[in-house]
Amino acid sequence: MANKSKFFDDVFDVVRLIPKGRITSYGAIAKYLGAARSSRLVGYAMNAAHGEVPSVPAHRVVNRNGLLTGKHHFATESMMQELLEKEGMIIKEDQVINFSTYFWDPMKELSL
DNA sequence: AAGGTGACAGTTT
DNA sequence: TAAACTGCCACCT
Repeated sequence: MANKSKFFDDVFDVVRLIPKGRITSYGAIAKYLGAARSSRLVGYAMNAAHGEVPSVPAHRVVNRNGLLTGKHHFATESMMQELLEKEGMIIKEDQVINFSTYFWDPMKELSL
């Protein structure tokens, strides 16, 4: 429908730009959008990412601690972890190992 | 129209 | 050091 929701649409766009095998944080996306203080809105946007097309790789978005906070929102809790492992990273206790290594900063990559 | 919500983040105790 | 609280701002009912 004609729901603009610039914020959501913008968030989806950035998330879809995340390269495979990389992950980013809600705050990084929010900051890239100029709403560093709206990190929660990014997570909220992901809430509407379900069923969106093209598919939104929400599994590539984790919190600042590299913790799979939103795994519970997927079809299955283990889906997010499996998807990330499929991308070549390792998850332990719902936390991404070497999170800093896989971290993808839109501000740096897209603004480069 | 107003209030409440939330997949975060930063600061303080 | 770790744990807990507040602030935040757009979306939803």
